[in-house]
Amino acid sequence: MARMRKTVTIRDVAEDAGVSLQTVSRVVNGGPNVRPQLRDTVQAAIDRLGYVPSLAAQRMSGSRSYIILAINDRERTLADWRERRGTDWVDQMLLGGILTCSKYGYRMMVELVDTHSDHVERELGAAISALQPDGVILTPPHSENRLITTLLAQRGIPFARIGSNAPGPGIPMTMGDEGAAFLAASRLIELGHRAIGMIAGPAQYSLSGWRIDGWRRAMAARGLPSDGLLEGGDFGYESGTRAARALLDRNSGLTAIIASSDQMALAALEVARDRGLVVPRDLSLISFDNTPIVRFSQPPLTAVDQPIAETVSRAVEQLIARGQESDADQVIEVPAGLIERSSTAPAPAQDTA
Amino acid sequence: MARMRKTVTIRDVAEDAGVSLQTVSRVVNGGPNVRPQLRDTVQAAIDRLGYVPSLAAQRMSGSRSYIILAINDRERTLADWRERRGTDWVDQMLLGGILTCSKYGYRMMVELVDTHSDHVERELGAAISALQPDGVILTPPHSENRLITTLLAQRGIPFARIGSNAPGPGIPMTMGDEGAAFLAASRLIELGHRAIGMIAGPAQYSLSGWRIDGWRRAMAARGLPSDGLLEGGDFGYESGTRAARALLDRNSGLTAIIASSDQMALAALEVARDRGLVVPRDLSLISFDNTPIVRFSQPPLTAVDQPIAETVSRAVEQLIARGQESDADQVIEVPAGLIERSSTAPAPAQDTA
DNA sequence: ACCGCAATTGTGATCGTTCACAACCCGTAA
DNA sequence: TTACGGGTTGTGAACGATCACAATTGCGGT
Repeated sequence: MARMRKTVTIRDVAEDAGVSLQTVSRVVNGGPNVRPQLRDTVQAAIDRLGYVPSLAAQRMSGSRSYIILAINDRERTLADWRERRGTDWVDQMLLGGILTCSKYGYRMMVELVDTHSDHVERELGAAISALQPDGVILTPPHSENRLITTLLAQRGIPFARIGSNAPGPGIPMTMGDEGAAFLAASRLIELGHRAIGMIAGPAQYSLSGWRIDGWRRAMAARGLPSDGLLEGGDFGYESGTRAARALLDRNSGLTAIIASSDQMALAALEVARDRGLVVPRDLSLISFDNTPIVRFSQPPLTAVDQPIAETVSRAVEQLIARGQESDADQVIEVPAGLIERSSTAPAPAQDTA
Repeated sequence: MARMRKTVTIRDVAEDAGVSLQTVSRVVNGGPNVRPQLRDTVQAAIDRLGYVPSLAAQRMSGSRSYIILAINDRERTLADWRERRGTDWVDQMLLGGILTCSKYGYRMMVELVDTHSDHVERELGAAISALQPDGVILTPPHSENRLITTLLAQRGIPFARIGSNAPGPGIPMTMGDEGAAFLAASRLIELGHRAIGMIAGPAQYSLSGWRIDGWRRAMAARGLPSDGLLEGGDFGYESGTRAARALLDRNSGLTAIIASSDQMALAALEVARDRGLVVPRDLSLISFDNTPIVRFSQPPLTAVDQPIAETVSRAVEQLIARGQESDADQVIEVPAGLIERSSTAPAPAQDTA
């Protein structure tokens, strides 16, 4: 039955409208120097036949591929996914990217790349060769991977580095992690907390350091010490459990914790519950990321909202705008906000001092 | 600085290996009739130069595009996303699809399509014309949209209908919703529950009906009535609140609720809490979907685990396997499982009978 | 009436790959 | 020796669009 209707090509439109291929091409691409009347005629033919240019053909002839490639870390993504944590980044990147791409006639493709160095070059190289994207968006921890940035720079592909403010090729973009951590800590201090623990992310992520910096700065600004109040984690739940325990064991007076991921914050919540601490009465909690899971915990968590979608969206626009120029090393910052829910409250009355 | 290294093409490989383009092509595609020794020579050249065929060029000449297109509902996806509910389907689809695609040298692309009928044909048509995918995966509620299935059938593009078992073109696939609902209800009955409420999904989703059917069948099997125990929702949180209230208002003896989405189940949990009901002591709760959010609620919810990733993965394999043949109307079922957590418990002792 | 220039439209080459088919090689059977 | 045939390799056309450039048109100024 299925008549297998042949694809409509630019040639069909040209014949239908009685003009040359080039003219149709100009109309499609909004090129200059086409008589308005003729433009209308051609456009009518396009609409009538339902012509849409073939991405593949466009890529073959022109310079652009109309594809933006978003790179995520495979290991972390898959681990999160298999264990049914939220895949924080992926869906937000994807949706933020898709919307903005489609606004400009582009398409977004997601690639998962292995962290291990030998694979990186091969996998990313293969993806780039196959897709020949017009731009690439790097997310942590790949944003500062020299192999990757060098590879992209060599091939002359514009790219954005999300979560990196280092100099070098590519557009650096951040979500104001230092400021957000400062904000979170300041808010807790404002609520009367003095001993505020920090569960940091892994060191390979620059943003882990920035968040520590922001927290330290807020503490120092009020003359509060931060010794013994820092614990490391890997963003995952288990590491959050360990870190929260260590923090509570070591600091009897601890009344608040900032966690560098939602998972770790939820783990801290669980640890608190186990120890008979009521959140937020006995312990205040602020997490980073603000993925959907923190809305439905008991209590819902106050969280630093990472504007991932917005950042990716901005990245896409930057990449589309700059053809090849990768000059302006201006860091683009899309600041995070603090969403107050019910895991933060005034510090409990102190016994002394 | 950036030397703008030119892309490696099949011609470069051919010259390097001293053979014709066609021979390289055969080696790349594992074609037959190439002397093993020559094959090795060519392969060595490919590896040395880091050649990867251009997707665009492959599409231009050959018949395949190596692209699988996954269609999601735009409105629901975006609404969920903007309101920071989890985007249930998208990330699981994407990841399940990406992995399987990459196993076969394919790539997956996600497209958000408007529900409203006039747009559907245009948007999907445009995406198909531009991408010319080798296969399309339809998710509810598009799976049974006549305009869409007809369009795809006309163009001769193989496609899978997830969440649809209707006859017609395309490969029907389900996640055993009827059986899963039956299982969930049976489990509750086994725990001693007699009045088990059902919060269903919107009628435009076939799976809403199947879940009702399964629940009804389980009730009927034990001679339990299901009148007045059914409420409709739209999968969203607010609708869950309304439905749960209605259910509890109407049935004083209600001891369990099955909700057709995680969001609605969490809403029911909240309603129960408001009314002083302790879950699971006073009210047992089972949700559908098993997205990450239900692991961190208090208590964590027992949930029907929708194997979305697995289903999409199967779909991809089917689509890649069948070139054009869309014969076998055999429904492919990837059954859902029940993940028991802490929102289910034996029914409270009844006052009478 | 003529020239020049800009705006408009058309032409042929080109991108990187696969397809269909032709050409070649070599061993075996007549 | 010749012819056949299967396995192997090469050749030219084709896919659908854009690019660079050539051809045409129209209009104002002299």
